[in-house]
Amino acid sequence: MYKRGQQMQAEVLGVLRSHGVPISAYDVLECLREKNPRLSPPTIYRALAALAKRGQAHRIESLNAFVACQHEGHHHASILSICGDCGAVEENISPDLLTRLSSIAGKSGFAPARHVIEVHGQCGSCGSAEARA
Amino acid sequence: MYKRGQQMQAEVLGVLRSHGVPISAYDVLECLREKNPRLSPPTIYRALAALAKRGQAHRIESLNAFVACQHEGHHHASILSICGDCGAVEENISPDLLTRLSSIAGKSGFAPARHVIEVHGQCGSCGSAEARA
DNA sequence: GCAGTTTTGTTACATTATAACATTCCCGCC
DNA sequence: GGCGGGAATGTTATAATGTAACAAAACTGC
Repeated sequence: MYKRGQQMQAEVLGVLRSHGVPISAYDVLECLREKNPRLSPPTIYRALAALAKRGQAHRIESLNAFVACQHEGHHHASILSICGDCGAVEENISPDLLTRLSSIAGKSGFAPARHVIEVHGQCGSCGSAEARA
Repeated sequence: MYKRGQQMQAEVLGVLRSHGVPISAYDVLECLREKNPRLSPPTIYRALAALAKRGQAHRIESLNAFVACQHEGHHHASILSICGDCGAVEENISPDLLTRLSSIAGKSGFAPARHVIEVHGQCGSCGSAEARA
């Protein structure tokens, strides 16, 4: 059995980090079941929720998948650029853009609390690989 | 039976419009089943995909729900502000913000193709309602 | 140790989404 | 008219994602 505290979260974060690209909660589950076959979805979702809350992982809403945070420690929403070819995710931070976004959303009295900014496209590597072909 | 062409899409769009707030594909399905009990999920998902492609409806990724477009005819990605209290969605367009977002995402050669911008928070009405209470 | 709290386990199920193939309809053409 | 090709829809089945609700176990502070 696992130890308590944030042990499970650490395990889950480890899986996310070892993959690099976004993976589903069920992929995480499958990985950890190799060590502990009795794990079930709620455990994974709880760990993922805790990690996301602490900013150590991000949920990618448009993929229903999760990825380890690349900029540990920041407390701003990230801009996630997702390559449709290789799946790689790049994380950018722009307080300026967030401010603008909040002000646009807030024009009619809306009070922003959480920002979801995801950009789908093709990453540099895949783009140049394609150009060479 | 339904007529062909874009009849089904029109039906689905009608349901979205009559609700105003985002609803799930299965909510749409349930509504249309009142008239045609034999409808099934793929039909609805296909209509929703077509509507989204033509910009007449938006998929809200962070809710797994759909809403009619408020700015028919624009061809820019929208900024969707979603009230967590009443569910209302407000749609804003900012080519300027999109440009900035693309340039941030594109810094390392990433080529943006689709933008997902969703802001969760509290709308003006719900905010002032709460203030009065 | 013991009570209270939090984390995790467990069971069961709800919700969201799609694959794969059959059928029906439209449209243009002969 | 009828026929053939393509597109939309129907149909069946299942996959994938997510959560409610309660039980059990482990830590915390006393």
